[in-house]
Amino acid sequence: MSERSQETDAFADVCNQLRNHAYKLTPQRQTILKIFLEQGSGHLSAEEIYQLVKPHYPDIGLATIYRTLDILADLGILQKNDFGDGRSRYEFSRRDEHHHHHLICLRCGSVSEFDDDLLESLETMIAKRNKFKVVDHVLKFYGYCSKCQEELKRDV
Amino acid sequence: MSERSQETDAFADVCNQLRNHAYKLTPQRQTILKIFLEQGSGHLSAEEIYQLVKPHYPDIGLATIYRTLDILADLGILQKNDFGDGRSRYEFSRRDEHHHHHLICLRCGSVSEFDDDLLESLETMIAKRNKFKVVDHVLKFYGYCSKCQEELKRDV
DNA sequence: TTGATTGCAAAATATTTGCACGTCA
DNA sequence: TGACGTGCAAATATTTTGCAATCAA
Repeated sequence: MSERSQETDAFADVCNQLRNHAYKLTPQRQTILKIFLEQGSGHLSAEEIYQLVKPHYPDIGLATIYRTLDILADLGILQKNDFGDGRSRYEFSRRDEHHHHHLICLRCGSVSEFDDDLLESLETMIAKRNKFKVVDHVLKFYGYCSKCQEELKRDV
Repeated sequence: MSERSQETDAFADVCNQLRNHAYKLTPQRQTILKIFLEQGSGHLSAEEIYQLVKPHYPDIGLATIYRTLDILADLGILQKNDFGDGRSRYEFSRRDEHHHHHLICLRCGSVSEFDDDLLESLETMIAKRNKFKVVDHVLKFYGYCSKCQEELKRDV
């Protein structure tokens, strides 16, 4: 199966999810979705999505972007992240994907991803010890990416 | 040693840290610090701190609160947290304390804490595998606290 | 047809900044 | 004394909301 048809499948899949929840399938929502599918693994802010959508749909309003992102995040189609730069950042979260987390570079601000499996045992333990029912977790590592480590070595 | 003198020690300690970094020890800064020492383990927002400080120092401005919190967080005296409610929340971080993380209740918004030690091996692995130099990490579990679990059982 | 959705503008919220004045060291 | 710190008000930045018009189902 080609990459293209995988994308198409994901698109159809999300459209169905919207319909199942009685949300209407407006061209604005479709355009926003396509942006995420094209971007692959970006961490986009509302403003960035707005700029990317505008060429395809010039009349769209920023409020629609926010409202759509809210819905898609509620449905679990997008993951809403906070990387500490004062705005929320969204990424497409494929259903079959492992839960992944982020490595955030304190120097250049780049965000990369890593998978976790090891966290699950910790999660179980926490739940028992604190009588807390865990439904989600967020793990972020702050530090320096390899590129910045090189540059710091060179400059200082 | 009494609780009172422990507090006093911590206060003197922070004052020294400020002096060492050539920051002036203004009454505003001292008042803000005392609030944190009195609060113990609260997760306070700038606005909340403002309200708590005002009775002790009525003329203080909100901007001073923000500026002071910035400095104290930079020095590692306070920990700046984001619990997803749209404002930053600060807590006093005692130097000898284990790194701790948060359990955030999705129903009532309460935040409790837990210690981690197990995360360190994961951190080492991540660093090796991704050539990323980790200097800090944040781990948050979202779910339902025991009180809300009870109430959900009863109501639904 | 009709309730959901949209664009726009205004509002709300949190935080930052410019500046004249005050004060800690 | 003099650089640092402060209060105030205004500016920013992000996100939310009210509303009349529009559109998907």
